[in-house]
Amino acid sequence: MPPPVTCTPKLDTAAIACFRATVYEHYRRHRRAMPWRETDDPYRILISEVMLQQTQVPRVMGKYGDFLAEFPDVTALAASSLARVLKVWQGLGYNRRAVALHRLARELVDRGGVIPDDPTLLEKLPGIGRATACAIAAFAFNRPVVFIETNIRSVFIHHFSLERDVVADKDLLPLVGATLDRTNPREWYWALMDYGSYLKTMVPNPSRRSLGHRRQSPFEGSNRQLRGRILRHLAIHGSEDAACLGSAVSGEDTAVARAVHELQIEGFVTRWGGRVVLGEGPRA
DNA sequence: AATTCGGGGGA
DNA sequence: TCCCCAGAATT
Repeated sequence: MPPPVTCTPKLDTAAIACFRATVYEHYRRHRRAMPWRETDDPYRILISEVMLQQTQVPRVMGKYGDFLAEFPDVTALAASSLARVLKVWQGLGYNRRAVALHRLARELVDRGGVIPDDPTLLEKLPGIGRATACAIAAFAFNRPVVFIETNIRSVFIHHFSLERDVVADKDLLPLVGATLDRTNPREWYWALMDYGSYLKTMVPNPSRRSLGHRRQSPFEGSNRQLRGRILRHLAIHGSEDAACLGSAVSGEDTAVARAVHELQIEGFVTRWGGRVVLGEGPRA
């Protein structure tokens, strides 16, 4: 058991080889099978990466096929109504991802429907941040990008025994770059993520030692929960009389009215007469 | 730098 | 109960 490291190590070639062997050996034996690993269609990989934001793999597995059956390509997604996208999205959580994805599809189609392979360009798209942009670049285009998400973070903190509360992502990135298998970034990042996911089942979540780690506020009784209920109700009924929505979702009228107003500003719903309508509502 | 945003399953 | 998940956008 080596002593804890309090500053990020410099890696020699032997340490890099050892690390890669550990990661690839786990991958050889315990790689996870996922439908988005069976395709090189950038659209399908983009959809998977957005769905996987803060969402566990098994949950995405249950929705991925349904979503692609409805929206098989970027043109179909752009042509759909937002209401339909929100309905299919129901249950995945973080519904604003569905709004962003719908906008993204329409922006791309306006530019010819081509998904860029450059992370800098990908990051300009709605709902695509640094991690998702790089993941798409790696998995769809096999580009040797250097990035961090929660599984990758866990692997480096654990393997190099980095000490609590001193590990920032900016200090981890050089390690990610130094160890990256540039001959096959796609496979390497699959392996890295599978190993990180596995580690969390064996030891307390190493990412908890990260400088940026925060615990999230309770969901029960939260505004998030109320928003979720409203959108679920509208996904089922399509629209609802504004005066009836409070009782329909069993929430306080003032809180519901405030939440609906926020949802309207954020582009989830439209007011139409006295009704709240899911999506863009009737076109003028 | 700190918050908000969903929903569910596992320990 | 507590945990956090292939994070992004806003303040």
